[in-house]
Amino acid sequence: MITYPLLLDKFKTLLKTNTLKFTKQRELILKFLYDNDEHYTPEDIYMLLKKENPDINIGIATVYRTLTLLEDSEIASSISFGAQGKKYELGLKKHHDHLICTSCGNIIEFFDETIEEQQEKIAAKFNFKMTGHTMKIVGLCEKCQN
Amino acid sequence: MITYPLLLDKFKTLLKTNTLKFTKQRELILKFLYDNDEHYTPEDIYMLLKKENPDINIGIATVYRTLTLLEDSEIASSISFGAQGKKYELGLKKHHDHLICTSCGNIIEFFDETIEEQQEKIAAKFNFKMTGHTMKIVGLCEKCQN
DNA sequence: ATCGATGCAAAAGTTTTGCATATAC
DNA sequence: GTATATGCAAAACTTTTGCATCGAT
Repeated sequence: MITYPLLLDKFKTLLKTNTLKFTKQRELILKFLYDNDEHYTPEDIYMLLKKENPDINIGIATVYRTLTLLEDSEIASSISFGAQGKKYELGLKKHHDHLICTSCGNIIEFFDETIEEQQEKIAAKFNFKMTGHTMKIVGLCEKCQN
Repeated sequence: MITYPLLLDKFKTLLKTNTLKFTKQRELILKFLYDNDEHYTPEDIYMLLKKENPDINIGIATVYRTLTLLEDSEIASSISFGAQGKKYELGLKKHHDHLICTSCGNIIEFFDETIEEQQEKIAAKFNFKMTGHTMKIVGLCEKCQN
């Protein structure tokens, strides 16, 4: 896993390359995702950052804008939940997919080589230039089956 | 593939079992999904039904309510697009996954036995009681690669 | 000094809800 | 006749946008 200073460098370089500015808010969001290894909605991130940093001003719009930027730059990634919005996580870990418990909402990550290979084959079969893929398995986690 | 009369019977039985009523609006939505083998937003369905049936009154709320009912009953299924909402299709065809073109928005369906088997194995590995799964491969379709 | 970034509030878009009325049973 | 379903409009959410101001370069 990448260290935070390296990630920060990567981010700064990215910003510089695109004539974007390095701001306290952007760094806070990046650090939040780095430190918190779970899945958060923009609202979650906004509320938690506000609470943890009463001294810094931050608006929900900036959270949305930054998450979009991070996702476009492939530093963050998201899972969609229909009308319930998206949840974000740091996207630099090894690619993985998700098991989602419909009862407690817990998300388990997994990685499966066979599935990865098969996805490549399928994209090729349809002459599809794959830029990403997501797989969600939904059901009941061990705990919630009682 | 199931015939429409059989599907209609299935739906009527389902309604009866749950003390729900068979209404013209519910039938129209079911028939729409049966006849149109693509993926539609609730708004799409609402607009098209209104246009095709100027004589029948139908509200967007009923479309939402019915789609939720159909999905809960596993007659319809949906794909999530984050803030852009969900798209629905009849869920009784053979289970399949989706290739989604990020340029033209076109959706290609596919089925892959290897992936299906692998998903079962993964769920088992995590003692997860799988109730469903979705896989999306996003990228550029043949046409949009130019 | 410049130009992009921010916060705020308003707007836009999607989905849900309350309620009086209509309709299936 | 009773209970559920409907349409409408309002409300609730999530996300985006316009704009004056702030701040990084």
